[in-house]
Amino acid sequence: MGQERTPVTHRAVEQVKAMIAQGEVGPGQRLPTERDLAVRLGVSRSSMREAIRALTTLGVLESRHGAGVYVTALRPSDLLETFSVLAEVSQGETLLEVLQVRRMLEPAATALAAARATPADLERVGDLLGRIDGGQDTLGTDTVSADLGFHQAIVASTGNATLAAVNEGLSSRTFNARVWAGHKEAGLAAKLREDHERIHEALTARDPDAARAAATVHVMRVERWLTAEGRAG
Amino acid sequence: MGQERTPVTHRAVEQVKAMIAQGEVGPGQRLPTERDLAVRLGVSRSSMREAIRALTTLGVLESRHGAGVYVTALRPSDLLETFSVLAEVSQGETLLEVLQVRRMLEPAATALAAARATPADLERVGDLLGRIDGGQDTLGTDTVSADLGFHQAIVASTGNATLAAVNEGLSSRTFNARVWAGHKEAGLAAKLREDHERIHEALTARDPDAARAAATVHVMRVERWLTAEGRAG
DNA sequence: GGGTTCATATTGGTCCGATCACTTTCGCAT
DNA sequence: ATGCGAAAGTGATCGGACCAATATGAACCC
Repeated sequence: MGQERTPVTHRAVEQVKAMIAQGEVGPGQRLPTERDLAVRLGVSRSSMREAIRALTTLGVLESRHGAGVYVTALRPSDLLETFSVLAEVSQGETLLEVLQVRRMLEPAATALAAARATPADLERVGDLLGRIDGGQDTLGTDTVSADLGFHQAIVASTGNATLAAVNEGLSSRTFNARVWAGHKEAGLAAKLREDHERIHEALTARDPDAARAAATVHVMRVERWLTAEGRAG
Repeated sequence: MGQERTPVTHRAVEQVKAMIAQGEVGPGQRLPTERDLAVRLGVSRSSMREAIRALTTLGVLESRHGAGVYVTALRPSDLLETFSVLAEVSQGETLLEVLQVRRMLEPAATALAAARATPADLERVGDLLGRIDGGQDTLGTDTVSADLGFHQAIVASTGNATLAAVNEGLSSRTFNARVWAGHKEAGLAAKLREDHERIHEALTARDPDAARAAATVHVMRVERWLTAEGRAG
């Protein structure tokens, strides 16, 4: 009679989730031993480990060898860590879609940052801006890292951790590296610098509208480059 | 001497990822059996299973009991399935942050939908709109489902699957249920209906600006309600 | 010959017990 | 009291066994 047949591991996952939802264990706290949990939930240790592995992958739990299993802080950045897989794996069509989403988020986020950023935030953004063009001929990982950091610092300045985590998930290191390489070839690195400086100026001027416009131009430039590039993976 | 010590399971995960990245196995294709994979990667079957569990959780692999392990289609919806955990677990501050992100995405998405939606899309959106107010006193799961479906149908009309997946991840069924209950109490269900109708009208009129404005009003109404509510979990 | 049925092989799911590796704790000697 | 080393605690890995769901193919009936 229509009785559901749920895998043991899945049940274990749900029960651990329930333990957290009901406050039995809070963020940062330690769970019982794998062995104890297995007994308590009535499953084998192997299955319990797979359940823990799943929750670890989701960013809900964290295993420390020799120490124990802990609940993460459950911050957005913890839960959205898996998110980056999308940007990593995506190619062609999906990559364009990702950029389209960023074109919706970054302008709004940059505008918000212009209004909310603290002086410390602005200083950090300025530092990273300088580092992007620092070793301009080397094109080591420094340039790419600084570029990623620049945008992430801006989004972080909004004070919205969820927004920052989502945006970070949409930004792929490997993709950014390709863009920089491409711009280097096309000699458009200067254009990128202009974009960045314009964004930075808008932020320091605390001008949300200008910030929004500058961010839009920047994302669209990258988007256009990708379409022209042949959108290969 | 600084030699890295990476867990066996982690290595297995990376190697399977590499197999996919190098095109050895493509989307929808079947992988070797767990036992074969374990031998090939030089790990025990237990560890291999944990690696597969991790990739399954990420939405990269899919295990079919008795059949085998398959690579998913790797669509954005596959990879972002885990995303919903955020909206499920979030409370208080984070819930506000989530709504703030939606306030950036939905207006832009709705505007885009106004320009791109096919007649079939619009019909579907209209159907769901009718179903929201259908059983207006019952407030069963139907109303909540229709509400969620209404917004998802709109976002899906943009033709951007990534955008749809991200937005869906930011929409929590349980949260929506709370909002509806709350509005019922406050007698503001009528306001919600107004919002929805305004959005629908803008879409059928293919008016991006009106659509953007209507969506903004709607999200902000929910956001304001949450702030007034006391933001408890 | 075509279709159905059922035994069998294949394959993922679960369980058990043992051992290794890392961390923490505690007792002992200084 | 302090530092150090042994021991206990705990996750990580391994190997094998058996169960459950699916796929395969042979036998059978019409």
